[in-house]
Amino acid sequence: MRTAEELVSLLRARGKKVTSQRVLIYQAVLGDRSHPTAEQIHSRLKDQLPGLSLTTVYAALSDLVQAGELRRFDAGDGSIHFDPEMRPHAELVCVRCGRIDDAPLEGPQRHTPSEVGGYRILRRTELLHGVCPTCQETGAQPD
Amino acid sequence: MRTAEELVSLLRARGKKVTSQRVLIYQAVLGDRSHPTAEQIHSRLKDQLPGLSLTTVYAALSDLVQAGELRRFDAGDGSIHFDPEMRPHAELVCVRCGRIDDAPLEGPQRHTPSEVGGYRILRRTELLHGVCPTCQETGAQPD
DNA sequence: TTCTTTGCAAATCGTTTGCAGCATG
DNA sequence: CATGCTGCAAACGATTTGCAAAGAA
Repeated sequence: MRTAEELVSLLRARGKKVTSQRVLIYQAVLGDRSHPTAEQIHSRLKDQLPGLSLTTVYAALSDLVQAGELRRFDAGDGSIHFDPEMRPHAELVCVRCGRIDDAPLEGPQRHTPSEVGGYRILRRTELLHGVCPTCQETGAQPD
Repeated sequence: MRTAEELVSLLRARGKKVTSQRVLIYQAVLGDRSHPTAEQIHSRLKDQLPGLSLTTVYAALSDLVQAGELRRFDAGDGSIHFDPEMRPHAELVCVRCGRIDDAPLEGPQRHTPSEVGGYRILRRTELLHGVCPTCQETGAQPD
């Protein structure tokens, strides 16, 4: 995760104002590997910033996405998650409990081609839906 | 695409009732490679079935998804699209015009591993966001 | 006749927007 | 002091749900 100093530089570099809300939101999401939603970030910060609005969380996260510091993706069911890991990788999504893990790409998959089918490729998202280790043990029943 | 007879068998096999709405919806989506949304299917059928409700389209498409005859995915911006191609492949999404094409997977990518990071893998979705050939020519400006 | 499907309207749910007041630079 | 940020409330848009009427088996 990033240091508080880097976060502040990040803000200044983009001509943004440094507010306590942003610093806390940025720290929260850049240090979180659990692929939180905006809602989760928000409720996690409620203690430190009781008046924090969801609107503000969305704004701050969008800033990071635009700055290329954060990845935003749909888990497949419409829920939007954020991931500070910017290197190419796949997301493992548990269809039972909703848990999400990162998975490294192997071999040739590591490189995202710059051109496919005439398209100039900008980014790549790979989702693997399945059952996580915990849910397999728990023996949760299929849909 | 499938024949009308196959569609009817599909319905009967699942204990469903054969209605004109379903047959038309099934034909429409199973023969469409343009990755339509429910809305698009609906408006496309308005001529043949003036009273057709969006609700019914959603229901019929969900049936097909559950039956494993149709793939449902989020283009990355929250819009839900349907694709009758069930073999593993990537989706090319144009960030300018929204056009979507299928892209074959190459080499080792063709096989979806059955286990990754302890997860038992059920399905895989690969999205490639970029600029389609047409939009590159048109010289549409970046965001 | 029985049970499912249809279609309307209303309800959801996560996200975005409009705007007035406040804080940062 | 000028601009951008915050937070409230309202707006949104795609999908889902409740329910009564219509249709298939």
